[in-house]
Amino acid sequence: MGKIRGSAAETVSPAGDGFEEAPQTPPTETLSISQRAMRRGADRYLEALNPEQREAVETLDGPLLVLAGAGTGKTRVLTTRIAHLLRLGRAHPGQILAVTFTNKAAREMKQRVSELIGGAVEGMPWLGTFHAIGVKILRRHAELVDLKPSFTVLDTDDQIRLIKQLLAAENIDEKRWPARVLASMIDGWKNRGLRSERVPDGESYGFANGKGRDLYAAYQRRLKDLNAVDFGDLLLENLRLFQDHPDVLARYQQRFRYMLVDEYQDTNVAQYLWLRLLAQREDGEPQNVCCVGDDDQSIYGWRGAEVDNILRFETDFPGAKVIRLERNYRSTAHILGAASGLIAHNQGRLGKTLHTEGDDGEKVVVQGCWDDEEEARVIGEDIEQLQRHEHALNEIAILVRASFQMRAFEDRFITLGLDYRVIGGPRFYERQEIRDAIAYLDVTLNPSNDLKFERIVNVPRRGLGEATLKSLHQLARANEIPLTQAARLIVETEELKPKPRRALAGLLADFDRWRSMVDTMRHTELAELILDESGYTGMWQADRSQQAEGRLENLKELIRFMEEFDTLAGFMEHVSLVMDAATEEGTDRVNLMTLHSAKGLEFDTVFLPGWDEGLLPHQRSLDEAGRSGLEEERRLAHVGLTRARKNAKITFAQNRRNYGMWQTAVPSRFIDELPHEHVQVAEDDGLRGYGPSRFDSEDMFASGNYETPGWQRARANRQRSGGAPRREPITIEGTLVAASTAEGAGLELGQRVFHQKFGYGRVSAIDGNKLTVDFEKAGRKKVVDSFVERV
DNA sequence: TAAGCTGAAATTTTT
DNA sequence: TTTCAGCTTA
Repeated sequence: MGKIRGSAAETVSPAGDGFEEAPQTPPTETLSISQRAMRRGADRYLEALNPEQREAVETLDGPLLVLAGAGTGKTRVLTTRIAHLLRLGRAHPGQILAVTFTNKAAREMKQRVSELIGGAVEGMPWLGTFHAIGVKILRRHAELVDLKPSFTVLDTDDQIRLIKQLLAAENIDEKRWPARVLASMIDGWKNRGLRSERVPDGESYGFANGKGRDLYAAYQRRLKDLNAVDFGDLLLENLRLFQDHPDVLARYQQRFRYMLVDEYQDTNVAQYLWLRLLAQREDGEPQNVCCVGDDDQSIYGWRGAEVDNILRFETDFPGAKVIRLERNYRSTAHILGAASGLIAHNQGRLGKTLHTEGDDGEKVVVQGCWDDEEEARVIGEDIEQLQRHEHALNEIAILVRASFQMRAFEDRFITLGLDYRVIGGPRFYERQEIRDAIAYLDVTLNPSNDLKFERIVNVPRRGLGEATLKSLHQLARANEIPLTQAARLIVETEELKPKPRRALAGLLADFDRWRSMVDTMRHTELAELILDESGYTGMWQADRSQQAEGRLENLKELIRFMEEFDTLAGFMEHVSLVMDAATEEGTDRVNLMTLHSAKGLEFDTVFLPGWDEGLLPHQRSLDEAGRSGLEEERRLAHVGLTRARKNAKITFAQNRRNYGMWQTAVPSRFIDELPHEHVQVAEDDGLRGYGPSRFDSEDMFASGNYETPGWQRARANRQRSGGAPRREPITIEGTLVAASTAEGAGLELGQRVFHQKFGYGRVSAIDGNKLTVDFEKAGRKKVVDSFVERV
C-alpha cells in the first residue's frame, strides 16, 4: 500500500516531552490530577500548525466546516483537534465521536492521536467507520428494532444469494431482472435513507414492472427472519432507532460532546441524517460538530455520496464557521497550478485556491501516444530513466481511470522486469477462499445461517447438488426451520439417494463435532482443523491452477489474522467490517492503481495515462449524470494531479481498443483546460522510433485524409512498434531482432483482417510486410501488416 | 455432476 | 476481446 504521508510540515514531536506551560487552557480546578499532570506536556503540538490549521483546531464550540484542500494537512488537523480536546479536558475519550469512511483512516487516526497525546489515553471507543459505530450502537439496542443482539452482517454475496431466492419465489425472470441490479437499487435506496414504504413509485417501477418496492420489503422481512442486516441497514436501522426512541437518541446526544467527521464530502444521505440527529440538540447545548472535507475531492457520487452535504453545511448548521486550508505542503507550484486551473472549471464548488511556498518545480508533462501499448512503453521507459537516477519505485505511481487500463502496464512491466504492485482490486475479505472459510466458521458457530450453509454445502464437491438442495429448501420452508435442521430431518428419511444422504449426514456430523470443540480448542487451531477436515484445504491443494497457491497462502493469512482475536466469536464479529487487504510493503515497486483508490495517497512522481475523451471523463459518467458527472470526472482528474509531489505526466492514446474494436480517441478536454504556463508538451526525442515506423509512412500517410489534427499529432509522435497488437516484437535487451512480416503474423491471401482506419477487409496480395487489402467500405488499399489484425 | 458452449456485458468501490 | 454466468450435453 502506498504510504499515506502527513504534510511536509510533519515536525511535531510527540507531545509530552515539552516543558512549556500551556498558554490558554481552562481553569485548572476542573481537571483531575492526572489530567493536570498530562497538561504539563504543553501545547507544542499547536505551535507546529499554520494559522488556519491552528484556528481549525482551537475553534472547539459550535459547528465548524474545515475545507481542506489536497495536501493541506487535513488528517493532522483532525488528530490534533482530538488531542487538544483531550488535553484541555473538554471531553473524555468516550465523549468524542469521530467517524471516518475506511478502517484504514480510522486506524491511522487512532495511531496519530495516541502519538500526539503520548499514548496516555486508552483507545477511543467511538472512533471508527460509520458502519463500525453503527453496529456498536445497534448491538446495544437491537431489540428496539426487532433484532437480536447477535445479529449477523451480510456480505454482498449473501445479499445476492438471498435476493436470487426471492426472485425465484416470485417467479421473476432473473435474466431480465438480475439479482445484482435489485441489490444495487436497494443499496441506493438505503444510501438515501429510504425504507421500502418510501420508495417513490417511479423507482419502484424500475424493477420487474413495479415489483421493486415489494421485493425490497420482502428482502427486509427475510433479513429479520435471518436475524441479519446488510451494510445499508447498519445506518438505516440506527436512524429508525433514533427516530422511534428519542430517549435513546438523547442519551447519545449527551454522550457525544464533540463530533468529528472525516471526508465529509463523501457522506451519503443516510449518514448525513444520522449525523444531524446526533448533532441536533434540543437542550440548548452547542452543536460541537466539526466536519472536514474537500468538495473538490468528492469522487464517490456514483455510490451515493452527496456533494451537496458539504455545499449545504452552512445552511444545515446555522452559525457554522468555515475555515479553509489552502496552504499546500505537498506539491510543487507547477503541479498545484495545473490542478487548480483544471478544477476551476467546475461550477458547483465552494472554491479554494491552493498555494504553496515551495519551488516551482517541473511543469506537468503532456504526451500523446499512438495506443495504450505505446503509452505503457513510454511510461515504462520514463520509469527506467527515473530508476537510473535512483528514484525509488515506491515513490512512483500510475493512476488509471479504469482497471482494464492496468493490463497494458502489467504486460509491459513484466517484459521489462520492472517490479510493480497493484493497489486495490478485490479486497482480502472478498476473495472466494476467504469467504468460503468464513462460511465454514460461521456455520460452526451459528448453524441456522442458511446463506453461509448454502455457500459451502457443496464446496468442496460432496455430491450435494441442485436436487438435494431443492429438497432441503422445500422441507425448510414447509416447517419454517433453518436448512441445517431440515438436513437433520431429511437424512432420517428415504427421500435422498444413498450417496447424497450419506454425504449430508457426514457433513452434519462434522459440524457437530467442530461445534463441540469451540469452547475447548484454540480458535486458530480449530479453524485449521475445520478447513482441513472439511476437505477445503485439500480442494485447493489438488487444484493445479495458477491461483491455487495464492489461495492457500490467503487461508494461512486468515489464520494469522485470527490470532489478533481471543475467540472465534470475537473474530467473526469484526471480520466483515474490519478486514482489509494485506498489502506488502517493504519491497521497492511501482504502484499501479485506479484514481479512486489513490485518494489520500501521495507520490513523488505520478503518471496519469488515459486522458482520452470517453475514458476521462468517462463516457458513462457523462451519459448518466450529465454535467454533474463531468464535474465529478474533473474532480477525479484533480485528485490524480494533486497526488504528485514533484513530477506529473499526463498521457493519452489516439487509438484505444474498446471491447475488441479499435476506436480513434480524442485527447481529454481536461488537457486543454490545464493552464499553459504549468504544462510542457513532451517532444518526440526520435529515439523510440524503431520497428515499422521507419518504413510504414508511405503507406499510412500517402493517401486518404490524414490531415486532421489528431493524425498530425499521431504522426509527430509515431513510435509504433512492430507486430500486430498483443504480439510483441522479439527483442533482446531492446534490440529488435525480428520485425514482423506478413507471414510471421500468420497472414495469408484471403485472410479477413481489421484495420482501425479502413475497417474490415480481405487480403488480396502480400509483399513482405506490405499488404493489399480489399476493404469492405474503403475499397482496395495498400497497408503495412502491423496495422491490421486478423479477425 | 462436470466440462463445454453460448450469449450478454463490459467504470469507479467501501462497509 | 474477454469474461462470466447460466445452460446444455456427455
